[in-house]
Amino acid sequence: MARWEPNTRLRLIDAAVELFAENGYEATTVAQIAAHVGVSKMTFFRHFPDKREVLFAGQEEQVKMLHDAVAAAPASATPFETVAAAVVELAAYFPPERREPSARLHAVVASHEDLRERSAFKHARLAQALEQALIERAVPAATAGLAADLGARALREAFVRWRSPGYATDLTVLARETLDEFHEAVDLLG
Amino acid sequence: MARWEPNTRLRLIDAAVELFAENGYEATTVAQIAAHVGVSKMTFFRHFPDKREVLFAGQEEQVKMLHDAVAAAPASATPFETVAAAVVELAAYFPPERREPSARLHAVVASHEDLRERSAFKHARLAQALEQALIERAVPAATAGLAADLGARALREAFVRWRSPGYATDLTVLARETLDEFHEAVDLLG
DNA sequence: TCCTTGATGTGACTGAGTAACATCAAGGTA
DNA sequence: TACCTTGATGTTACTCAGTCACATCAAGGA
Repeated sequence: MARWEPNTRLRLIDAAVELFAENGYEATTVAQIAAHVGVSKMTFFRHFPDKREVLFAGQEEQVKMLHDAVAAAPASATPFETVAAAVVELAAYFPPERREPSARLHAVVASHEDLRERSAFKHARLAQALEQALIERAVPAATAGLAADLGARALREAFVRWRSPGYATDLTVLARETLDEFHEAVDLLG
Repeated sequence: MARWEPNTRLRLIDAAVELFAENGYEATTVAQIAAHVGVSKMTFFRHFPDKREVLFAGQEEQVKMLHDAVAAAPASATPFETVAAAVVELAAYFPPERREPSARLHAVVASHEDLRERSAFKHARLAQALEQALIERAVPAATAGLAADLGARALREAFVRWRSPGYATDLTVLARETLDEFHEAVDLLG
């Protein structure tokens, strides 16, 4: 089956990020992305359900990872500790080499409302995964929801800092910092 | 200017909810909604930026209301109290008469992924409004984020219960209950 | 040699969303 | 009365996302 170039999926992702960054998300058509990879429009839609999704490939793995990490926490761990461990574990999948590509990807996502909307949906999906996994650990629903929101928000803030100058380039360090900051902030709610 | 029937915008909203509920979101075209109101497709898009948005009209008012309510809280109020007051104030805009229409609307939104995505985006927008307003009150960023998430989540849960049998039909009562539940749950985070 | 499998291509189609330009009644102004 | 502006609408034509039915063609096994 070596009739076509391999890694079609990855090459489509790279081409999409490049073309979106260069010419803008709206101005780039799916047909252009496909042509850039030497493939037809149909093939694009066989790999991704829609045009936006090409920028969010791999999210489902992260969802599964978070869920499994929560499930694997020791029974003695508090909801916060459980979530924090899962978030840090996820952060470990983003070594410093991934910083620049991540930043480029984020710049594209931030450039268009449709993409920000999809991004918000994915963020909610991460929180939902944490919440569900906590509930399966018999954490009360309200606590599970709050802990999930805290974890997802801390993760997002860690990514923001990761992409900003003046912060550490190790995402796990930033994740721990933001988690601790939010943990302390809990006491200030009143 | 009485050449056309008045309240075109409201009639489009009603027609959309009705047709989506009857025939499904995908199966209903914008042209059908417009025709049902005796208007052209173009007119629909002059009132709503896209097909989904017809189900989320009025959200921006809620965003503004939350922001103003937070800003109007007494200086002595804690972040939780501030957010709770704003959420209850918003809940007051949904008297028992709005329960059935709200439930029908939610059923439509829940029926299609595109609409759930837009809904998640709108939810994030509410949380963002709370967060921003808290920050303008000099609440530390981390605390503001957590309080905003708590408030938005409590509001959502209150709506869920409102639409469920066996709960009060007064949304402000449910909002207070869920806010208190989440407030207590904060202590269980560990 | 035959057959299955899997990834791809082609062409035609629907429907969302946009743009340019026309219409036409209301209400004021000369 | 004649004229003009304004605002909401209609018409037509277009691009592009996304779908569908059907064809292709190499790899690899029976």
